[in-house]
Amino acid sequence: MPELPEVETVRASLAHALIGQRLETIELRRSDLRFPFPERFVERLSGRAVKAVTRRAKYLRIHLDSDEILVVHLGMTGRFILAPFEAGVPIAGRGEIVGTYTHESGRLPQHDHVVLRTSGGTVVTYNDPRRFGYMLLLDAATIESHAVFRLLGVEPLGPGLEASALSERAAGRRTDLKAFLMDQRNIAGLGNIYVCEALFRASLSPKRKARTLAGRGGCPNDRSVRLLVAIREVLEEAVAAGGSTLRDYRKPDGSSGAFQERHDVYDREGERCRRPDCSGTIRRMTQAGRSTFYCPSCQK
DNA sequence: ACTGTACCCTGTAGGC
DNA sequence: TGCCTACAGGGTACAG
Repeated sequence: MPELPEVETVRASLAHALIGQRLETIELRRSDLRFPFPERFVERLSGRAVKAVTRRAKYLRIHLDSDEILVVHLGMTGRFILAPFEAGVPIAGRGEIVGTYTHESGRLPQHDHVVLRTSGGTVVTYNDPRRFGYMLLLDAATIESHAVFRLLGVEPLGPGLEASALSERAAGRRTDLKAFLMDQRNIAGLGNIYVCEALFRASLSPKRKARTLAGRGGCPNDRSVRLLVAIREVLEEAVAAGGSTLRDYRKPDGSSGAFQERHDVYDREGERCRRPDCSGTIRRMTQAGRSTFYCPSCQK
């Protein structure tokens, strides 16, 4: 679910709630998500202060005063929920008393896998029905060489995204442009929604071969420049709107993102193309096992 | 090297 | 109402 704009929105909320606070209690409700939780997870988090909350690609990084970094990937349905702490009411049948975050039924809320309380009085809950998310605890000094970060491509909203970098990586590649952009080693942080939207804005077909982004000798061409501008614009607008809420995604305060209102193609199969000079209809097809939405008449 | 498929897991929507 | 299928913002392990 969450792509760069959604993860960035979560990051900002967590930063506000966590920076300068200590993690006072941690309740772990199961031993694994997609992968097992790190060894001695609760012990290594307990009492730690949060120095910073950053993002790389779709990964959240919570920097602790122990010089370890809690890395969280939200997978498809992972989300954080922030709620004020009200003392004295247990939320679980076992473990520690952390707050009043209870379900109306009186049972544990479904899929709340990690619940922690900060010294600032906030209860932070990680909820993830499909459990495709995961958490790691890594040494700050060596984090960039860890397997999940080492091969990641350029950050699209940072200074590293230039048409030349895109074109060089695309040169000679026979893979579909859609798949090329979904590959986190080429550009980090795009997912199904924003790849579809960026290709539409750049008027490029998702079926086009990636190598057509490169001119002679792997140089940028007008297509790669157009695409780069489109990627930046769509991500910046989506971040400003708090991301896209289609099904599961929520901002940590429980509210929805707004960018889904501005999707030109994603989830608009059968509807009219929004380009004023185009009379096409948005189509859906499958590429690499995922839905691609596009306008066949103006994306070439 | 590169590409496509299956799979991890749960929930929901739509057809019958 | 239920039962069945298809599908979902991600990533990885395979087979070819």
